[in-house]
Amino acid sequence: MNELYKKQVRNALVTWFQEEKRDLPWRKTTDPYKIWVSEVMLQQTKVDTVIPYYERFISKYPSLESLATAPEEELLKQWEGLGYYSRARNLQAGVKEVVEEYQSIVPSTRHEISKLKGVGPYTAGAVLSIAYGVPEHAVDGNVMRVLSRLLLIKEDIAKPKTKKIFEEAVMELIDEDNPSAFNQGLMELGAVICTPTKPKCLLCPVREYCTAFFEGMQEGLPIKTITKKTKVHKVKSVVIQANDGKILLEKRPSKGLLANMWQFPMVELPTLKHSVEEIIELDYGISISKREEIIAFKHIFSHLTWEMESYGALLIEEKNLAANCKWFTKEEIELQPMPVPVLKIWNTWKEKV
DNA sequence: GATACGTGGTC
DNA sequence: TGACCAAGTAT
Repeated sequence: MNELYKKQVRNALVTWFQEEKRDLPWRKTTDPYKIWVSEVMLQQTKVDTVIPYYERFISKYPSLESLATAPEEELLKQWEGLGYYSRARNLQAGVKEVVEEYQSIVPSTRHEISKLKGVGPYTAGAVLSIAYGVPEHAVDGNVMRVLSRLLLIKEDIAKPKTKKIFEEAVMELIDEDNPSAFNQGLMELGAVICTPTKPKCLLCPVREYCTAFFEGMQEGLPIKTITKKTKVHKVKSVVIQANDGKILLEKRPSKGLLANMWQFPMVELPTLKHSVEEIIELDYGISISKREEIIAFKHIFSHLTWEMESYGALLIEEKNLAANCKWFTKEEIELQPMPVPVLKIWNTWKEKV
């Protein structure tokens, strides 16, 4: 890349961003904490989905200290429906580190900020450039797509190794005077113009500098391999009500899928050797009545699928209740963080009662 | 380096 | 409908 080309590209990009950028809530602040929250929420998540979560989250936790001291269940409830729930726990862990070890000042070097929980190469660069104006790369999927086209980079972006090529390209191209607008401009371009399919090249501010456009290859880039199917898990879940009207909830393990979220007692059926009632008795230490179906549906996660059948049942006898289980009133259940498929069962059950 | 980790929207 | 996508990180 020669100097003139670099200068033209960054000027065109930054100017376009400043004039055309969308009006987003996290663009109204330079508070590193709020930028950080937005960047974590935006990981693998659409802008439109994030907006209401961000607004609610910042209202509830306007400062590092308020988030640092929040109860985990309340925090997860705030995050409910956003997905990738470890982001919430890691964010709080990172925030606690800043409060305790950095006197509540978010670090402003890549070396230090990268030590924080949940802050990877992208988030580090995003917070540094957007909140502090530090010229650091922030390479996400948008940036790789935009630059693969602009510079005709044909490496497979599914390979982790490839990201380095893009980080180096950004460091060459970046506007040292306005790294915030440059990095955001790259992402904004990817989001609204240089889209995965049918890019709007005729509206693109850097079209005249785009090698892929010149070659007519924009639809064929970036190169991305990998695509694996999700495994199907057949699961059955039971909404169990006791005589006093309370309902049984189970807290999921603190690691792995949907960690620390609550659900109705659930069994996976690799075989049909036992009935659901029998497995519930063995696993949860309670006997229940014959069940009525609530709803059956598929829930597709990123790497697996639940084929879910859910039932309502009544408690017959509590013998030796599993330690991770607890009875809740209907009102209390609303306060527990539950994943989307469990909410679906709960909402259907409520309608039917 | 490969895999786990959510959800909702689009074509 | 299934496949793919969206401002990635941890292990």
